[in-house]
Amino acid sequence: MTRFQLDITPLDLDQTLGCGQTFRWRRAPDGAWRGPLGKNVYTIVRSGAAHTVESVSGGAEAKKRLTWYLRGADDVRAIQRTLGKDPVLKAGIGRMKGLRIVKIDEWECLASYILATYANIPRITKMIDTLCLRYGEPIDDEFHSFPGIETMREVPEKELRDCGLGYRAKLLSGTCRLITEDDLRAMVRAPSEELRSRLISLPGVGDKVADCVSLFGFGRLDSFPIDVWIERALGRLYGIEGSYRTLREFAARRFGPFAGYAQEYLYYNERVLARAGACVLSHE
DNA sequence: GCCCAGGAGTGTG
DNA sequence: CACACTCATGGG
Repeated sequence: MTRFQLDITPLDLDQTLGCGQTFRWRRAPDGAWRGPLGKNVYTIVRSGAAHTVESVSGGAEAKKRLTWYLRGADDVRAIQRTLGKDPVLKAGIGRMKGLRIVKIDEWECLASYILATYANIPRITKMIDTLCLRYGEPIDDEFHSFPGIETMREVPEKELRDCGLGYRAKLLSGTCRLITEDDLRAMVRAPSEELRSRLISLPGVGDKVADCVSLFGFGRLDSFPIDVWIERALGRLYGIEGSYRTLREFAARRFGPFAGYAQEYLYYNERVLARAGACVLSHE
């Protein structure tokens, strides 16, 4: 057992871990968050502005790993000042100040977002849980690790279908046969356009999944994934509609190198706050 | 039962 | 380039 303090500000765990970027963290009734990273499980408890973390192992590396995951080096305040020049975002950014983009493992992110096509978040969570339970290694009594690409490659497509993946079984199966850990390592260094075209060449990866994986898996903060919620938000707040390319180019012009953060603010507003009747973004 | 989901792939105009 | 259709299924 390792225990340490997390020094990352601003940070709101509900906004960061519960907004649909990542599917493996669980919120306890008391507000503590538990989740697996690699072959370790972390429990994060907030007390005032501080965060106390317990991990089942890892020593000094554990803190580095979690800080990397939460992108502790991002100057989120500066990003918010920049994006706040946009009057539409400015109004609501104050209620999403602790939302951070996370840095998910490349393979876990790729596989997760292939599964995320045309499914809602509870179902995505369930599919991933099932895969981890059946093919990952147990870490503690609650979590199994995310199964590696070589492990998944050996699983028959039909068996994946029995995990409740539906037509996604074929896509995930195809992707893990077309790519290796070495490929992914090389893609970490690739320019964004090359990364995007490599991702999009994989089965189950189109525009939207490629942008999600670039953003959350490869840390490209200028990526701007457009799903039905973002499409709605862009229409409602900016009066713009059109093809994926049209919307993506609009976002690049409007939000620049931190479009990914803008996307998360729009998404959180549209999905979480709107459902709670607390929409904060509006046009002018 | 109905609706929809952090869409992709394929074919057609 | 745009649109139309299919894919397979469970959560709300």
